[in-house]
Amino acid sequence: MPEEAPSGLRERKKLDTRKALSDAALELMFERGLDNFVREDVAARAGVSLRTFSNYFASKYDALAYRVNHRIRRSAALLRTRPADEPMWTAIAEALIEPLREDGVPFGRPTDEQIHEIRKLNATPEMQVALARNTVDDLVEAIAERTGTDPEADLYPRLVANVTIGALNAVLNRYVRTDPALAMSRVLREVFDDLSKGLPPPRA
Amino acid sequence: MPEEAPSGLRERKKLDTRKALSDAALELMFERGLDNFVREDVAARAGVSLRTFSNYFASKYDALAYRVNHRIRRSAALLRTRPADEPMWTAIAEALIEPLREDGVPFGRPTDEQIHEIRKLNATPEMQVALARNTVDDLVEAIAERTGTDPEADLYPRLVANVTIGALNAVLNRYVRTDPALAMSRVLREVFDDLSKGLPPPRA
DNA sequence: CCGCTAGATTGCCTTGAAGGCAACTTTGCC
DNA sequence: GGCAAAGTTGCCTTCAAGGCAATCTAGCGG
Repeated sequence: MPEEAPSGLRERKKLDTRKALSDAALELMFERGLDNFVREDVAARAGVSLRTFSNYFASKYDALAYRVNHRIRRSAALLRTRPADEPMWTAIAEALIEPLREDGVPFGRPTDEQIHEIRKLNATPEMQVALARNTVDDLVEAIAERTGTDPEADLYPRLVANVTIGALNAVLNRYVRTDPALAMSRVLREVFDDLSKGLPPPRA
Repeated sequence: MPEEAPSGLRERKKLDTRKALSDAALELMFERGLDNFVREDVAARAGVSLRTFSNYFASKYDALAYRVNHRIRRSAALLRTRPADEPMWTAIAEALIEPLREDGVPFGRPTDEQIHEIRKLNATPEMQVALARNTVDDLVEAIAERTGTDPEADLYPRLVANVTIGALNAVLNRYVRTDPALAMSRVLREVFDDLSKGLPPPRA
């Protein structure tokens, strides 16, 4: 995790390149559509070679997922700082919300075309995997620490982490499927509150 | 979904071919290891051309995931047949367990080499893509039907489906990480029972 | 029973992804 | 200023994805 605390110029430049590649990928997606650009285009826009793109990201989808994944990693870190007496699901919800707020999500109102591309993106299995990669394990660690369980031996922390990611995906999915009118933080708080109650079926 | 009810000989042959390809892929994985065979090998073993393999599966991992995905589809169908007064999480747990039982999972005790290959398989992003494909939506539909919610407008069914898949993944993950001594059905019942209680942290 | 046609299989081909290797360049430190 | 380590790049091979057109076959109507 040399991700945080960029010590020297070397580290900072790597971070810059990674971010530039990720941003370039996002831009290209909105400009041309998800299927109308290749990794080489992304590399060109970020001013590096295709081979260097490969050194940073395993796929186009990894580049597109970078921001979201980075937020989840920060959420895992934040989870460790939540008060110990706070209910677990509340702590998780707040830890997920804070990085969204920091990044200013949602960035104003996206255009219809942007929403359309985001939907397409979220619908691809490749993206869903890219979103889970390298993030679940961080969450597992943080949850294990908080709950005093063993991430290797116990099922519990991995279960909670997977459920958390599943819930987050559902919320993000809904955000792009329906009109993103509701504040995401509010929806997240409701969802994790329901989760703590066992997700009872509505009315019934 | 012409998957079920193979009417004519044509349909049945398609099903047979699909299953033969999937079985061939599994065999080759255990014989040679995940990285030591290509789609052409699978096609050859199943007695069809590579191009035909592509007509059935988008990737090697799709072929490997076929059985698991098929079970989840059957679980979605079973969920619709569970008694309406059964608690939702119980219904979901039982709907997940039944296809496992039908398929005789676990198939006796896997060898250490087999466990090793399964772990490698489950760790690959490509496999996770294949597992995510075409399964969540079936569950969303079934859950929406059962709970009287709208899969498009309501967050609820997608949330429950994603949480369900997350929990299932955690259990499968644990199954291959630790010694698969515990009966999976029992673990699943416990997990979904805990889920109905909001997954309280242990002791604490 | 026979031929007809939709659907299945196949080969060929183009594009793109993944990643090993070695040459070259830059950073950070002595 | 120079040196070692790390980053960047080009080149290459292998594999995946899937369009297209030719061929074959199951299952139907005559």
